[in-house]
Amino acid sequence: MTTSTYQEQVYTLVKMIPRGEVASYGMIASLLPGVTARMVGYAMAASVNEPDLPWHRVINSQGKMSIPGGTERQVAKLLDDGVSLTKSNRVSFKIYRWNGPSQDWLEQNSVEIADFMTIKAGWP
DNA sequence: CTTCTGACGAAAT
DNA sequence: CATTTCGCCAGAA
Repeated sequence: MTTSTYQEQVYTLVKMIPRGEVASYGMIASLLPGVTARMVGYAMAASVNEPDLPWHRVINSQGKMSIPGGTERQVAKLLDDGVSLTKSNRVSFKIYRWNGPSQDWLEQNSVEIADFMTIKAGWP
């Protein structure tokens, strides 16, 4: 749908990230035309009112966390999800990277499989 | 109305 | 590895 704000679309995708997996701001943005990674960050910053939103599963492309005021809470939540960190306190996308949204989401958003594969190929 | 300021990212330097 | 540039939203002052 195109009637919802980009923030709602961001939340919809983030809620699809399963326990034990992580996505980057850029990954979410690449699935939403017109939305940049920075905008995804803005959306997350304003997500305090969004219930059931696994915000901790969204990290930057370097596998690090960008939360101001400390990353302790996020790290704890990730560990609880079963996601372990690297020596340098980073999350390995190679191991925990999200595989993308559901088939339903792709169809509802008119995203062809071929295009999705291309987008996915550019992910960390 | 204008200005400032962030949960980003890729490329260039 | 550290900086800089640019893309260009939303809320506060």
